[in-house]
Parts: sequence; structure tokens; C-alpha cells
Amino acid sequence: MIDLIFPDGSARQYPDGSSGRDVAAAISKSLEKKALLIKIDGVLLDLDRPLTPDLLAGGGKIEIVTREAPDVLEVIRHDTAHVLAQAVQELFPGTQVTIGPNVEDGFYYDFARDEPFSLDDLPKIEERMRQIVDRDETIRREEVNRDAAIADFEAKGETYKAQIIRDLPAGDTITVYHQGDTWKDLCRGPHLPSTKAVGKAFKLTKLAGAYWRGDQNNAQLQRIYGTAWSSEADLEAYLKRLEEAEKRDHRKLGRTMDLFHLQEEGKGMVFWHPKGWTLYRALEDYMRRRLDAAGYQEVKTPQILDRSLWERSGHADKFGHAMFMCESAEGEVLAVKPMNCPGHIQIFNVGQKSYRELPLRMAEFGACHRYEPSGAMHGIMRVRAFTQDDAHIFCREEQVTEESAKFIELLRSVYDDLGMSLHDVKFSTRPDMRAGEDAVWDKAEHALATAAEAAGETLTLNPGEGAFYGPKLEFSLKDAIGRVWQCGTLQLDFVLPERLDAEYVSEDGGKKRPVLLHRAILGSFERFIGILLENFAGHLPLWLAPVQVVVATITSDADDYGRKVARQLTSMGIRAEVDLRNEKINYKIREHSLAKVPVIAVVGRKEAETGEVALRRLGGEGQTILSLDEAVRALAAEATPPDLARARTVAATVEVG
RNA sequence: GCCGCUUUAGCUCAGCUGGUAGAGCACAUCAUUCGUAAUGAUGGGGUCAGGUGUUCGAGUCACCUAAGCGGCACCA
Repeated sequence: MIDLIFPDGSARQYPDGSSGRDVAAAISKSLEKKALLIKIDGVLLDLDRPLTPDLLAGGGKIEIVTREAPDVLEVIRHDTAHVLAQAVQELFPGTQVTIGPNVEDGFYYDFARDEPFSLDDLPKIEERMRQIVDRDETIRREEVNRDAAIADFEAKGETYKAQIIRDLPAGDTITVYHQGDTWKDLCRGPHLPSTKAVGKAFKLTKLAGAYWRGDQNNAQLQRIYGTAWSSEADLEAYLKRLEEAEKRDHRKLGRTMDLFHLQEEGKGMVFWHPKGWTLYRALEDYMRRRLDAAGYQEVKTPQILDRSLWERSGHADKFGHAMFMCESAEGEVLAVKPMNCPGHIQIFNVGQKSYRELPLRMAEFGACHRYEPSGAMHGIMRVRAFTQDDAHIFCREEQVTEESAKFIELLRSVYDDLGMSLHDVKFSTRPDMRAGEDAVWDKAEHALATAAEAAGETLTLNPGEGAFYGPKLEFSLKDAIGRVWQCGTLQLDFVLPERLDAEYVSEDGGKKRPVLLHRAILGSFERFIGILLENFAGHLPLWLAPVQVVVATITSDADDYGRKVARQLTSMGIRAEVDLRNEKINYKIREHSLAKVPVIAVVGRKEAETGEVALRRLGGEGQTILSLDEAVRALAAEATPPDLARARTVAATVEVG
């Protein structure tokens, strides 16, 4: 007999070899009908899996899992991927299956087939998938012998599957799942009991090429992405959400808000229009104040520098293919800077530095150019010409922890001011192609991880993804449709100071190498502004909005007063425009609302007489009537950047105290 | 860079199986002076991404190139 403990704490015995289905059936017929999986000690298992003693070693706590359980969605998605694979193989004989994991909101499956799938194939595949669901094919787990399984898949021409089995660790149990009598796939499971349970709340969403095992030296497979949900309503809601998110695309907002454009002659290079540049400057001014306050010194280094410097730094070797080179009339070859660090080290190297000057924080809004691969470009988020909010902190080894903590605190405060929340913080360790001794890497990785953890960060390990000169922390944000972008970064570097010969005089009078911290908070202004736009769907906070207030007149009787209102706002530093056009107020409001102007000050004959303004908020319906003085004061206060607002509060407190 | 898709007026998009380009918005002019998301009329505007080919004839078919989009790979 086996002993099982139920969620309410009660214990019951069942005959050896009982499955979750037997247990559910013993409780009630309706539960058996609804049961899809079971959970033993927190682990999901097939409903029909015989409960052998080894499965119950963890105590034998059982839960019967039905469609409503949140865990089921993951299984539904994975099963939908299997149904997809079966449908594809039924419709396109000779297509090999490879892997089909879940991703956020759905799944994909990679296929090997000489002929490409076309978009027109997707509805046909979906139709076949629905048929497979209707066929209610039993899904059955089978443990198989490794060699036999390899031979079996080889015989079917499934070389990728055979390869996957070969690469599984020696002791692993190899399991195959059958869907009906004719189709099977290598899989660890668990799965639903039959294809009927998968349901039809799925949709194939996109087609893409993807390299086998993520390596571009391997064959390129064809990936079909899909989404799946436990109910049609959830699917509908998801598709609706996607549609809404697409409206927040920064490329679209850039056009409708007249912020920037890109064109063929400057691939990956942004033309900032007046309004976009105003936003950019508001952000840059803010960052400059924050850096000044945090003890950074701003510098400016040359845009192009002799190739030899990049050779010494190691960048030419690793990134030469992605650097823009230029040549003088005399034939000297210079590189357009792809980054600012070598330049900053040159400044550090002038004269003698004492340990007393460390930490030395050198900042630059550095315009960098990189020849990014054509397929990598994306709106203004991934471009070839961009400006980093870059800084390098030269410090002593024992200052790394404190400087890292200070940086993380600053980054958090900036993101907070900008209304952005971090998606995650990754810790990237030594890559295969790198500079520096392993002992140095050991030290650097340890120091950076310890510093980050001391600052209270939860890190996601990202092995092998560090910079060639050191490990890094990556602070990522999400765009409108959930893609993750690295923005902030903190990188610890023992290598470049060595290569470019940076040194300081230590307490004992000897020469020492400083440790170099590379860091950025926004990452690049271009990317960050893109994310900012998507995050706010264009409804920027007042202090960042390019046009903060439009004064809109109702009739020409109010023209003089309208001009006066705009003048007063402008005199208080508010970015205000006046719209005197002979258009209906409805039209003006619609137009400025579409342009995402946060505040419209409506003035007609009434306001001109009383000396008031009617303020209308973007997206809002009502209006607030204030006297002109009050309105100007309130808007000026609201338009104050958050750091200056804090400074004022502090100043006021001091005065009162 | 790789795979797939797309490219028609400033923007969003129509254009059937090849017969010589269309709408709405925007823009200009005129009329309208109006109270919180589109006033009306008139008008101008296109080497149909670029190139080569097939054809009596190409926006439409084929091929090449480029850019953009969705992924993959890359990301100092």
C-alpha cells in the first residue's frame, strides 16, 4: 500500500501502483473528470503515472490539479507545442522536430525542414491542431532504453532528437510521450492526459529563423511561435493586450509626437526634432545635476582617436569589425570612438594621481558609434550612433564595495524619479574570449557580486556574458510588448588600467593600478527615451514633456489674453505654446491630445474677463478653473524636475527649522 | 549577418485573375468666431523603395539590391 497526505492534512492509503486518476476517482467521479495532473510534494506529475514509492519519498503530499490551477497553464502551453509538432509532421512529412519549450505567454517549436514555412501555412497548421485536439488522442508516458531510443529516432530520420538523447546525462531516465498511436516525442513531461485537455485557446503568432542550439555556426531551423491559454476569454484578453501594447510603440509615438525620425542615409542614427530634443535635453539636464551632486566630474573626449589607442586597449582586436574607421588626407587611420573608456583613462593618466584623489569619478555624455549588425537595429532602442550617460570610477580595490553600493543607490533613485521599475539585474561572468588572468577574474567576479549583494540586489546569474575586460551587472527594463532591454550597467575592470597603464601613487609612495568601474544609468539616451515613451504610452510626466502646456483660445476675442497666459507661463520656465488658430475648441483639444500635450489651458471670453484659466489634463475629462496666478504657480511647481523639487523641500525645511 | 514578411501621397491604407493610380486624415485657399477629442467647400500633391527582366503593355509576374518589421545570432 502507499500512503498519501491530502492538502487538508488527512492521510489515506491506496493500493500499490495506484495513479493520480485512481485517487481522484476514489474521491468522486466528477473530480476524476476534471483532474488533469497531480502534484506530489510540489512536483507536477502525469495523472496516469503509477505512484511508486520513489515518487513519494518526499512525504507523499498529493494535490489533484484541475484546469483552474495556475500551474496547469505551463503544461497546457507545452502540450500545445507538442500538438503543433504533431500537426506539422502530419502536414509536412519529412520535417524534423527539435525542441519546443515554453516562453512568456506561450511557446515555440523549432523544426528542421528544407523548404521554409510560409505565413499561409500557419492557419492550416492551426486547423490541423484543432483536429488533433478533437481526436482526443491519449497522451501516454513511456520509459525507454537510451540506445534503443537513439536508434529509433535515427531510423525515423530524427537526427536532432537522437542528438539530444546522446547529450542527456548518463544516468537520466529517457522518456517518450505518445500522442495517439502514430506520434511520439522525446520529452521529460509532465503532460495532460489527452489532447482534448489542451483545449483550443491557442494561436500561432509568428514565424522566425533560429539557430540550432543558439549557435550561428549551426544550421538554422524554422521556429513557429504560439500562444496558449486555459480559456478562450484569456486568449482574447491576451491578444487585446498585445494590440494595445503595439499602440505604445516608441517608433509610432516618435512620429505622432513629432520627436524624431530615422532615414536610409543614416541607418541607426537618430534625427532629433525640436520636440524630441527638448525631451532629450530635459533628461540630460536632470542627469547632469544628479551626477554633479553625486561627486562626478564631467569631461569631454575626442570623437575620433588614432587606431593605435584602440589596439592597445584591446577593442580593435575584439570589436574592430564593428568600429567606424576614418582616414586623414595624410593616411593616418583613426577610429570613431565606440566607447569612452580609453579616452577617460588618457585624462586620468595626465600628471600624477595620488591615492588621496580616489575615488575619481569621471563622467561624459559620450557620443559613440558602433557598426551594429543590420538585423540588430530597432527604432531608437538599438542604433549605430548613440550617447551614453557614461562614467568611469577610478578607485582602490578596497573602495569597490562602497562605490558599487553608491552607484546602485544612485541608479535606483534615478529610475524612481523617472517612474521606471527594474525588470531584473543580471550578473554576467567571464566570457570565453577575454583579457586578463583567471586569478584576476576570480577577484573581480567575487568583488562585484559581493558589492551588489551588499547593496541589496537580487542577481540573476548570466554565465559567460561579461565584457572582455571584466564581469558586469546589467540593469534591464521592459518595453511595451515585454522585450527586455539592458539599460544600466556596472562593470568591474582590472584589465584596461593595466593595458593603458593607469596608475596612482599609494600611501607608501609606490605605484599602484587603480580599479576601473565602468557604469551607466540610462545606458544610452536613445534607448532610454524609447523605453520611457513606451512605458508612459507618450503621456510623459510634466517635467519631461516637450510641450507642457498649450493655451487654446475659443474665439479670437481671447487672443490677447491667450498670449498673456502663454507669456506668463513661459516666464516661469514652463514650456508653453499658444494656439490662436481659427478652429473649434473641440478640434484644438483633439489635436493637442493626440500630440500628448499634458495640459491644455482653455481660454475664452469668460476667462479673459475674470483673469482665469481652465486647465484640462491629457486623458481627463473635467477641467480645473484657477486664477492665472494660481495656475502658473501650480504648473511651475508640477513641472519642476524631481531632484530640484527635493532640493526646494530641503531648503524650505532648513529655513523653517 | 541569418530566416521569414513588408515597402503605393507627409500619415494610415485600398488597388480583383497584368490594360497605364484611389480613399480618409494631413497640407493650401476660402467661408465659418464656435465652450472641452474631427465645421464645410475647393484645390495641390505619387519615377507605386531602387534596378534588371518577361510581356504589345508591369503598382500587379520573375530575379537582384536596399531599407523597415518579427525572430535568431550579436551587443565593448
